[in-house]
Amino acid sequence: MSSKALNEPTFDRLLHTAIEVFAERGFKAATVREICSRANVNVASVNYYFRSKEVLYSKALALAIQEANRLYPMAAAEDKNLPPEQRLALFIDNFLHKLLDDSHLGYHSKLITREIAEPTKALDEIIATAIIPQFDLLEEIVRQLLGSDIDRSAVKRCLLSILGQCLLFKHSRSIVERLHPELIADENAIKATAAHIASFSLLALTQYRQAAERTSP
Amino acid sequence: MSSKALNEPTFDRLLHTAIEVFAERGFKAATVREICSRANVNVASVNYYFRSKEVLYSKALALAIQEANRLYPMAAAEDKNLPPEQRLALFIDNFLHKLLDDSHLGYHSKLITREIAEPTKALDEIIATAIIPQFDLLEEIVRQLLGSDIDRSAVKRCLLSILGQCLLFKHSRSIVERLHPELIADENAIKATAAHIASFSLLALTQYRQAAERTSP
DNA sequence: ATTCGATTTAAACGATTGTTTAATACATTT
DNA sequence: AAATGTATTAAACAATCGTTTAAATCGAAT
Repeated sequence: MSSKALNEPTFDRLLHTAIEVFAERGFKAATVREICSRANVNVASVNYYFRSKEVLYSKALALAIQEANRLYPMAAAEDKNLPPEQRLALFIDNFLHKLLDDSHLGYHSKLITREIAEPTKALDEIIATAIIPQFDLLEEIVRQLLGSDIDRSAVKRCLLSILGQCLLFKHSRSIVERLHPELIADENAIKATAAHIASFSLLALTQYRQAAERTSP
Repeated sequence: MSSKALNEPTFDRLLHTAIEVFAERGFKAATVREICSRANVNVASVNYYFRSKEVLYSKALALAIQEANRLYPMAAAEDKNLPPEQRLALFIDNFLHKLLDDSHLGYHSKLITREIAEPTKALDEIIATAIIPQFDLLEEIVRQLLGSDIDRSAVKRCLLSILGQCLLFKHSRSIVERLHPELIADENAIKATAAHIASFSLLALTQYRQAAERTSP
């Protein structure tokens, strides 16, 4: 995954390559020289088009968010006509693919989750543009599954329980790949893993609801 | 959290400070000069006691694992006389505290989870010394809850579902702190969060078992 | 006291970092 | 064809990195 084609303008090659390198190495460890070398561009170009390495990082991060939302829209899970059980499964499947897909989007979500794990000044934009919309959608689905008389903090906790199951495969991917590589080996494996998370969560949520309704009917 | 007392030997001050700085900045971004400055030690000491920055890192990582296991033993959850439901709750509570405790152990588990997220050559030691024992203990508990006639891959998936719910609070702590800070605000909040994860997981596991026994009684 | 090994120190090493410079090449307009 | 503004280049910049050196300092044994 080195050296970009030259048919793309310098400015764009720089941005796309920056997403890759920053995602692989992190802000500090990534070097302007490696980015430029991979992009087949002179070192001075970074400071010509962007003012500094830092500006390049924030622009690359913004582009990564934008492309991630464009390439993996949550369309299916947003359909309010579907039963909430199915919407939950669709959301999880889509989210997990977004996290694990190496071929198209690997670098984008890698850069985003890296920024979350090690926030820079650019974190606020990630939260507003990439996190909150997903939170809101999942919250709507979970609220339907839990019923309307559940207090908000319980909904929030269940949200995080679901998201945590997905995010583990991103943040602890190195562990999963060594101890249970078959869970994310290929497309079908990812689908099966997503299906497990959906059914695991659904079992908990429906029981959660029944337990709550038993205490205050 | 700067400048160490001088009553401790140079060698130890270097190691403990290295855990802090490597945890905060990562291997590449951390500088031996900052480590030495905080430890009140000459720059050359790193190469005198350890041969290089890289060796210092691996030694610091090993010490972090050792101290994490010593300060937060899993003793309670290991008691096989307790009912598995209680052991599960104890395990999760202990694990979550280990991840979120800033006062004593913050740097230790931060360094460990950082190594997982961005593996260096030292990852193998982490897996063998810190991960596998926890996996094995949790697996034993989950297996009891699921019954003996569940296939192994299902057990593994449930393991990861539980661990993922806990690890989210470490890897996406920046998000949780901005969107739902009340969930990890203090000791009691962490206990409540751990209790939620335990009950959420237990609901899923018991239903999981019943569903499996229904299909193959 | 003197010797001797272990420790600490200030200074410098070469390599690499982000950034800047000033000259060159290119494309478009006059 | 000359002029003009943009884009690209090689080279150098100062700062910082990990590491090394060689001298200074310390502590205990002789």
